[in-house]
Amino acid sequence: MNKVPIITGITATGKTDFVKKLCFLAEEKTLSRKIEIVNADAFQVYKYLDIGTAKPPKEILRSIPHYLIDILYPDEEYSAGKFFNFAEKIISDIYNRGNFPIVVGGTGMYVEVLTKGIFEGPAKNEQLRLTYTDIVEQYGLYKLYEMLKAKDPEYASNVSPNDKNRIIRALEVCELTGMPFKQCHEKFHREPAYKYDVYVFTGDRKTIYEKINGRVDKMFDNGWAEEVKKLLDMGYGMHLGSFDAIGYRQVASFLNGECTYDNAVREIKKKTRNFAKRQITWFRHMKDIEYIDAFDKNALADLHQKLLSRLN
RNA sequence: GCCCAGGUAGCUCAGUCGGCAGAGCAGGGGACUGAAAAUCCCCGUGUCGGUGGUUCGAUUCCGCCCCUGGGCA
Repeated sequence: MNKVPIITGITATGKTDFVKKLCFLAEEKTLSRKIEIVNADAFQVYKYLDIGTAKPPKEILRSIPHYLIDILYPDEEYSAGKFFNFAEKIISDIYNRGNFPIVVGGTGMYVEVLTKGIFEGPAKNEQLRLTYTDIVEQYGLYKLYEMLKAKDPEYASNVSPNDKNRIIRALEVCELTGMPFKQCHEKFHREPAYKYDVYVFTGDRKTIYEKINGRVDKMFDNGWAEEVKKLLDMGYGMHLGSFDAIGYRQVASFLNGECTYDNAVREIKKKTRNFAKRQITWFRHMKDIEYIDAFDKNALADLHQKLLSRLN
């Protein structure tokens, strides 16, 4: 079976532009299969979070089929699991239509899950998490960590006592299944339905950082602050998961007068750089990927041709 | 030209009553399976401006020089 291409990589390396150009090239050629895009970005799924998530422009979204973009309101929740299930279904539909799916997005974990399969155990459990939150507030995080240690000493020894998110998830799974976390993963592992060619866009660190800094400035020029103001006016705010997207909280605190514009901008650039660094680390441990030098025009052109050749 | 205050990590600075220097920020490395743009772990050698002197030993004290602020002329 043909492999599904995934265009992923470090933030601000031009993945979206690459795909845009690819679609443009494809249109000129009247090929038998059409490209359809599956988004693998954790925050472009949200409506109204456009500028700050570097979503493709509206014209592009209109002219090329895109999935998993603008599918949720900012107070709704998304997850790796939802992504996995949605994405496989969408890819299957695209194939059934005789078209060509391309997965695009920089959320490393989603790419990993899509290509390697997912843990099909219990999903997030709101009830349990509320009790955990209470415990943390009353006794402190260490109490939760102690609980995890009792139920799953092995996993506990591999997670930091400060790593709240992981402690909660592991504890939740242990509690719901009565099994240690890792064992549970083996037992409930679901293999991916497709095979993938993973192209990781990257480049010289300095250049990436410059692109990031420049892009943040551009986002503000394009009205990011107004975008966030609208969100706040609609009643969406800081506490939401969607506001984990870099910059939204910073812009909101600037709008609330809690920090200066300059500080907000500086902080956002820094957070984005730090994020890029984490992405680099993430992709380093992945096997069977192909790195693409995002600042090498020839490399991009080659990949364009390679993908176009598969559309016949 | 004179007076004052400084010149220490990429940046802002602390400090050493003379014993091979340390914070914050920036940065680097790593972990990662239903919150992941999240969450978390680890990492600080730099001619202490230059040069002479005092000293067992100077980044620290003294002299001279250079540079940067600010003030007076």
